[in-house]
Amino acid sequence: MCLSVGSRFPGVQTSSPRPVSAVNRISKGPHMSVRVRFAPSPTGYLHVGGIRTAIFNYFFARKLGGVFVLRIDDTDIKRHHDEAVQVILDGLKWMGLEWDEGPEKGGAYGPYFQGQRFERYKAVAKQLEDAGRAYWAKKEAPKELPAWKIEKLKKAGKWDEDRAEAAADPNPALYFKFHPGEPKEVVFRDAVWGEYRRPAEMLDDYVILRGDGTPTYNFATVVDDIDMQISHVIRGEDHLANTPKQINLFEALGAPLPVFAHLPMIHNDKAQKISKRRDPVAVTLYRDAGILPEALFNFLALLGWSPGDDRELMSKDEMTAAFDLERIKHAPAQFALARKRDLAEDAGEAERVGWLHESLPGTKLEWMNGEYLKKLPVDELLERVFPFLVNAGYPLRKGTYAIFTLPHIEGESEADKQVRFDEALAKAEMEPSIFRTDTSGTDSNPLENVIVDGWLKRVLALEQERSRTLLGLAENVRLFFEPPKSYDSKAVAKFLEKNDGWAHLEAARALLGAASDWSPAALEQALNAYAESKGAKFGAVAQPLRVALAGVPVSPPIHDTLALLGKDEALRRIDALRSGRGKAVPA
RNA sequence: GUCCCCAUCGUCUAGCCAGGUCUAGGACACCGGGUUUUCAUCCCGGCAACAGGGGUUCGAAUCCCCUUGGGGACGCCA
Repeated sequence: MCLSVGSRFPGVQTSSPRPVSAVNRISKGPHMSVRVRFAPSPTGYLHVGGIRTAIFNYFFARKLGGVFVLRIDDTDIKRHHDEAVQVILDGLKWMGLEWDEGPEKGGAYGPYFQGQRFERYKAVAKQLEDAGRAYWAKKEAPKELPAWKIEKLKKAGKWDEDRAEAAADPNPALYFKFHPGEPKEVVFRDAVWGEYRRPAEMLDDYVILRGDGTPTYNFATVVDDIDMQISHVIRGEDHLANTPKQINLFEALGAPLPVFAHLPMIHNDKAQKISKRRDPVAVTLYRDAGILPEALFNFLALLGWSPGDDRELMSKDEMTAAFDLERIKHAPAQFALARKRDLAEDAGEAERVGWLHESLPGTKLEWMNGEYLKKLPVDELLERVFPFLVNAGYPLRKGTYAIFTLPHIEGESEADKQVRFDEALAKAEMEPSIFRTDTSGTDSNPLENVIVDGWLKRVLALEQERSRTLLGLAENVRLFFEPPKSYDSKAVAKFLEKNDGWAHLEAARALLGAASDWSPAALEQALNAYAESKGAKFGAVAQPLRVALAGVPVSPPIHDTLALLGKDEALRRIDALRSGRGKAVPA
């Protein structure tokens, strides 16, 4: 009574189970090369669960020297938008998931949009009809669904108007005849789940072409996977139960079966399947919350898979080398966030980013992001964090703020110009006031327009190891751009009102005002000497200064902070606290 | 409701398929200590799990059964 595909279709086993790896080897028979695909639907956002699926496909293709195909599953024309497709392409690129064939890349098996393949589906459908494996039929009067089912669908967010509309469609649809003769059980071996079987009575005929002539998912997918010669179908576990349906289609079409590998689901911290409405699933949210793509990549790859040893922070290449379908877990993994409050279902993009930003601290993803952030060369960090700095409202404008101009001297030799350039650069590196000067307007001579980001880079380098996300970093550098708006009352009480805090601040002001060398080393030395002469701990001097400069008793090393603020600004801030002594505490 | 799947610290997981080497390992988080001018980093230490119950076995986290819990599928969505 068992389906007899075992012998004809490699990858399918009906008896004598073998190790999965053996099946993988056999599968290379019909498919000379490894070809995998990621087939997202253009819904307007790229889902983190989808990204993980893409990652595993990517690993598999790269490891075996195969081809990674990107296909857009847009059979539901009503929802197709070019913009929605672009979101997917941008998201994949941002993640570093380059595809070999598909949109923008082309390939020998296109088109890679299902929406452009309708003629092909119709032709295959006709072929099936001619072979007696499909028939046109009108849906019977939509029978009332059981109440439990409606409720469940609504609860899962899967109850929509489409359903009602479809039921009302008067046109006949083309049904695939599931059982050509006797009902048969379908058995196959999934590369991660092992043997999977579906009894015959569970497998009924199903629609492959809708009343409007468009293909359904289960049909279009199979036709495409055959046409594109996909050797391994690696996708979410929610497709596992549909696989037997598809297997029968492969058989009816006389095509060799790909190896199937189903990935465990990703759940939220409430053990629910992560959903667009109540969870932050769009990849753009992570980008905007300051998560680095390489960190998200690493984190997602470890959801449901591990290399088997204790490695966690791994490069893409290391993970690719270690990847193995057999090492994928079966149980769903939680994508846990430290949610302080629920995410409103109607929350907008900005609100979701804010929510994510405050739900990230304490999570492994945030920690991992911090690790990647720390390793970033400062030049690259500057590039990445720049949009966040602009967003934070700091007085920065790329192309103006960071450029200083060397006055043009007629007839000057290149050597002289170079000397002048070096001098100006050295000065600009040290002085934020010059750094911030707007000198827009001359970009004819590259030598005369120099990007001076030395100051900014030094600021970023200081806060780099104190931050875990780009967004957090952008917040942490605020004290270098704006004087404190208020002073932390506890800090004032603890560091100024006690232990001669005010006296030390006065002394430090005098000392700094007279300082001729404003380098970090000199400042540190001077402050140290003062503290020693008073027999005070360094902190007794440093903390009052911190409060003056930052408003809070937290900052990078005090001498670095002073140096980067510049003498004028530093003294201004110290004087502001001194003059407001009586009302230093914010209202 | 029917069918199928899953189950190790709060979380991600190693171990399971080929029982003993597991008083169950690593990481995040948390707590404590050390280094440090604060914060961060770094170092050291701690807390913390085999869902429950049967069975097989000299021996079970590992194999079998049941229960419980969770998930998925059952659509002219993908």
